Amino acid sequence: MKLYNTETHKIEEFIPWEENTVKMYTCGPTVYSYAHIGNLRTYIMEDILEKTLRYLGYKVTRVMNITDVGHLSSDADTGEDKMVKSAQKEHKTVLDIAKFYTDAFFNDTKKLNIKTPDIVSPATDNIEEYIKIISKLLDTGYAYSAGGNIYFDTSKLTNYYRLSNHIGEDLISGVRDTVEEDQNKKNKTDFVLWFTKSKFNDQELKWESPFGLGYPGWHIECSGISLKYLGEYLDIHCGGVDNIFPHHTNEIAQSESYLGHKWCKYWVHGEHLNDTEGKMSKSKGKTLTVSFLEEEGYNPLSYRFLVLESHYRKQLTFSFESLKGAEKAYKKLKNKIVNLKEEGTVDEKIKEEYLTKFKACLEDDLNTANALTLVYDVLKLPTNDLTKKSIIASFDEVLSLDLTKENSKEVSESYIKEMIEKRNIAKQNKDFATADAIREELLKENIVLKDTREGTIYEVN
RNA sequence: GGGGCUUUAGCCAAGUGGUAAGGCAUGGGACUGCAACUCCCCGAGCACCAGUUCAAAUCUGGUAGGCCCCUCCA
Repeated sequence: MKLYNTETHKIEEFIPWEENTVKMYTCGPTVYSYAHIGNLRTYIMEDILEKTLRYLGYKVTRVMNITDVGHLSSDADTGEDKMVKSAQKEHKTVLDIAKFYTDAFFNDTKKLNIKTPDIVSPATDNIEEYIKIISKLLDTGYAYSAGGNIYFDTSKLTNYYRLSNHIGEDLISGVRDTVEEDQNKKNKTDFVLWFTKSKFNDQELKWESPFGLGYPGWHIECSGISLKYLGEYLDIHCGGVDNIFPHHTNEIAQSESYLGHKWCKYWVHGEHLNDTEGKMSKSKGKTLTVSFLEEEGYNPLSYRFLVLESHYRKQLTFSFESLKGAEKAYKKLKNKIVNLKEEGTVDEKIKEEYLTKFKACLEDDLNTANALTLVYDVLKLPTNDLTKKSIIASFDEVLSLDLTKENSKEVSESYIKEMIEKRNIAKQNKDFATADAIREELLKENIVLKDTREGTIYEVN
């Protein structure tokens, strides 16, 4: 398959380190508040990538971290820890906060049919791994101690910027005025591996280490967890584009300095979901969450549909107009598929042909928009319903839109039949008020009546 | 100040040199007690300018707009 690799800045043929095996690491959430739908866009992309690889026959192991410590609001030794801040605000312990928002996160991903990675590991579970890496980096001179903290020395590397294509001299330190410069650093891009400074006394979680009582920096956790669970050779590392610099840049720096050889082959980044004002952000105040979409009456899968309609490397501007369009399109599409009859035998030749086309779309740097269009093409095929359904069910292993799954209804089949019968009698008697009342009644239970030439049928909305 | 991305009908979009997929919405029609559903029909020449080419939405240069990154973020 072909994938865009941020590191080489071009689309490449995907060839894993080991044949037919993929080791995949995806940066997880910092669990200090709810994920917004922009965050979730990246997880949808990663889900599609993982499922595509499996669909193509690769053996995939996917790992994701949960950031529950060390993520400061700045990369200098200033700034508040996001977790601590949130805990103080809600009068809870850091671990309570982490548990609460981790659960909320997986609740959201479940609603979006995002598969939970094979291994999910919180940053706080892997402290010994970070200590091991930092110790070696100190021994080999890639790290230094200053002002009580351990820093990575970025001047030891010749191609530190290769991921982002930045030019060191052109970087403006503190382009955001909220960022303070850390005087302990030898170079402006150096970053903290381990904190011990007394000014972080309010940090709840601290661990003993050869460098003193303290806690790890943000970047080291992903390297540590990835190396621990996926070994020295990683195939794919994913995340949002905002992680390219500095997070992933720093991961490469510390991991490869530690290992002494190339670490990750492919870097895959998801573009942002913007709102009409620009980038969505947890720190900007308003947060569009999955629960909010539900409160507004939208099916979370309509959002997944919307995301799949566009390409993961293209910025997407969110609006309720486009979500509404996606919801409508999604419902119509699903209804058509669910109403396909289970008759005939599957035409394996046609099925094979379309599965091949489907794979070709995904192999083309995850062209989900074209993959979705194929669903429409299949519905128009001059073949029997069962074949169509069978093909689409296969597509849905990757798309995960519940395309062939009927909505469950709260009321019984016999009750609906009875109501339809009553309504038909009312209609015959020209008692349209009663007929409409029955229709309304059923609509409350999400049962939509449809009068066709063959009689009245219903759908579960 | 530096770097990158992007611009296709009302909206979401595909397209990577050979004459503009698909979906949603709108409008028209069939159906209907009304409606919904369903079915049929209908829309752009690809931000702009200048090049390259037999041929450009697709390549090159420039102009304009939008967005992002340069230590909060997916």
